[in-house]
Amino acid sequence: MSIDFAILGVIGSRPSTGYDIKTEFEHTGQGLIWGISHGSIYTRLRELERMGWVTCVVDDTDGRQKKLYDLTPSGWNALMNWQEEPAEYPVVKDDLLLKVVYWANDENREALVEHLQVRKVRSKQLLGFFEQLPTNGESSVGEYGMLTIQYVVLKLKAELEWIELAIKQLQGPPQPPVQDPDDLVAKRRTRVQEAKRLLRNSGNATEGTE
Amino acid sequence: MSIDFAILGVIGSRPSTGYDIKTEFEHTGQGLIWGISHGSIYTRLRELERMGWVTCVVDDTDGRQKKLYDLTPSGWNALMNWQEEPAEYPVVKDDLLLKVVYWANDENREALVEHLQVRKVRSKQLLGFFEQLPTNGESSVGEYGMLTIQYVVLKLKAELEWIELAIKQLQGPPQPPVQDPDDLVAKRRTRVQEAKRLLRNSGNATEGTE
DNA sequence: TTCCGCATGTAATCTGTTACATGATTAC
DNA sequence: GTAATCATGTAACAGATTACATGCGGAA
Repeated sequence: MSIDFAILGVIGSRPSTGYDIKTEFEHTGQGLIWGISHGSIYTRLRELERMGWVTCVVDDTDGRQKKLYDLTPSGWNALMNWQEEPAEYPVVKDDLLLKVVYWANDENREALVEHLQVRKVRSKQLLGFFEQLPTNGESSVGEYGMLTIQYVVLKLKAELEWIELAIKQLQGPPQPPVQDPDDLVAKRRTRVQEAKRLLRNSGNATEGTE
Repeated sequence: MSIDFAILGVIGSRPSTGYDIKTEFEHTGQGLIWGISHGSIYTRLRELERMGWVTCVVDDTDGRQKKLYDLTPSGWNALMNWQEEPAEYPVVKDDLLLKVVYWANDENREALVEHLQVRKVRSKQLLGFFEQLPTNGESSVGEYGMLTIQYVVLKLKAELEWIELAIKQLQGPPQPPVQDPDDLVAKRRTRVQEAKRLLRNSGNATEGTE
């Protein structure tokens, strides 16, 4: 349920509305660390209030009505207790990587290169964002926030380095397997070829272009 | 639904049983790229069969009965079509990072250092695993698999580099904010102190140690 | 004979998303 | 006046986990 602690963390940084939290997870780049859709935020916020971890004050000062949430002492306590508990090792769940590992179409390496190019653009953009964050005069960047930024920057640089390397290789011809004791890679290639042949002969069984 | 394509990808590498897929996502290190609990695998496998993307052959050769799944031509087609579709930019969802960004307890930096140390051990271990993979004489490592390994290795090295840096800093005294135009960091510190004081005075409202 | 690894499954539940739904305020 | 942004909410659903449940075969 770290979604709750993500919310608690944001509110801890500054008392916030549901909308503030939502935008924090979208724009601020925190979205890279954790993502929540706004549907959940309001639901969780009410639950957190019920648990006595946050309080809600209806704020009407600037015309528009909004609900400002802040942490209660036991909310702070819960947050800090959670922070002291050991962290799970993360699973990456990166679609791009999943596509790469099991890439099946040796005849269409360009599509893979294209994916990498798209990723490169976005990652470069994020890198730029995080590099300017600590000195943009706007954002609040404490010591721990700065450490996080450093992590993200290092990770993005490593990724970009890899993308260059991968694109360069994929623009060349397909390479033989690095290691293939049971000839799985070779066997797979013939299985793919056979499947393609069958698809060509029978029109498209289910979907899309070949 | 990339869970389906993760499964399809594994089966594409070699015809597999549900159990094979499960272990593939646990041991083989693919678990770093994508994770599925075995409960889902069997359910999805039947669904994929219903969709005509995989076929199932009951294999009884080695005494124990097992269901071997393989891709159908339209399964290959679906896999390759999915691979050619653009990949979503991933959200990291790393508990450790979430703990770091919103770390609230300046008086207990050692707990954070401990988290980092644990992460370091595990990441080093994984790094070792991936570095030996391409030459261990056992694993099947094709060109695309090798690219993935290179990605993981670079990423782990970057992470370890960061961990060193972070531990070193956290073993020193708390640092002032890098940038704090609205004094949010300072304000937060006093809010935390106040919450701690209230908790001490009233016993523990909800849970655990302070 | 007992435990571990192989092997498969189901049902309840949880967690979070999507889409729907509303409305005020501000800037153009 | 109208579009964008601020602001909050709900209900249906998708996606996946957990716990429960079973049973064979081989090793010690």
